[in-house]
Amino acid sequence: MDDIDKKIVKELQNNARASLKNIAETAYLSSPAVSARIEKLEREKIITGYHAAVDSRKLGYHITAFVSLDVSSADKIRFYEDMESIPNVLECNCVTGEYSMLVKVAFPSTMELDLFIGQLQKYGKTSTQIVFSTPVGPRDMDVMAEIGEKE
Amino acid sequence: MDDIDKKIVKELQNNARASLKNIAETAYLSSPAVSARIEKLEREKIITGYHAAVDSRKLGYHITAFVSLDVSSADKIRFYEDMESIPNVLECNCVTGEYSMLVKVAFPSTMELDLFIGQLQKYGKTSTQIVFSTPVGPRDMDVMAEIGEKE
DNA sequence: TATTTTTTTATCGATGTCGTCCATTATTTC
DNA sequence: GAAATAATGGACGACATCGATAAAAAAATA
Repeated sequence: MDDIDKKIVKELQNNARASLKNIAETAYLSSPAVSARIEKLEREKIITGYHAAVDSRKLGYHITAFVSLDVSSADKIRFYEDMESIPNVLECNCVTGEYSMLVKVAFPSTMELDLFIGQLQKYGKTSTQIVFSTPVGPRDMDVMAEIGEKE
Repeated sequence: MDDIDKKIVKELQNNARASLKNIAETAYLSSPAVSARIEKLEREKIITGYHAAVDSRKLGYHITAFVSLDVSSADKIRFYEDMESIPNVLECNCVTGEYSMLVKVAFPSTMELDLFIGQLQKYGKTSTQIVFSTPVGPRDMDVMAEIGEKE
């Protein structure tokens, strides 16, 4: 993971559909070289995938929320399977603090969100924060930053 | 946004670097037709971008956290600019509840996270949840789901 | 409702660009 | 200095794009 790799990753973060030729130009490299480096980054699982970002509102998901809830260790495996199976769950994090889980979800309306939260009650008490707006991000991590002790 | 568009978006969510030819095959369409549809989806800002997903750990970001904090309306604009300028801020949400903001961040270690939280104190009281693990996601929204009243 | 007109959206074939492969050369690394 | 790794350049094949055309859908008129 040298500076050239970082430049390539940054380019792919900005535009995952960029052509090898274009990436090669910005990285001052030939396209076969870029191709080989990208394959290596994928093999090493530094790059884990390429995703189109979509406007959730325009897809009908008007409500985004973070649901905190307390899940006992015994229930966690079942809970994870549950979260995995519900497509509205965008992210499910195990966290420190009063609530053990923090789940990001998207629903068409508060009605569906309410139904979802109802389903969660069996696992423990919940606390929900509905998103008004997202002034920053979601955005990609800074690859170029100087960080000591990688991996 | 018909079923063909949905199929195309789904494909680009799974693999944003897929060739037009491949997308065309899965959508039972010609590549120029797919190209035109993708351009339209981009023009309408349904697709907002294409991003490479990277393993944060392998980039040296070992600590991910959600920081809640209370920011007064008067300070918000300044706060947003602040969050925008810090690359470690992956997501900054304005939410309901006791804390007005929910910020997702990534840092190399708890030390840098602590420094960041220190910087935030001037805006109001904070509460931090460090992520142990992310059993689900981050993943893409379900485009194929049947939702009434889009846009 | 039927028919025409307009608009939209598709396909096809041609052209130019792009990605990939191979052989060779350069650069590291030990 | 030898071995391994990584880059380049040219050739080939695949792919994306463009223009022309045709089909389908939508809108308008009778």
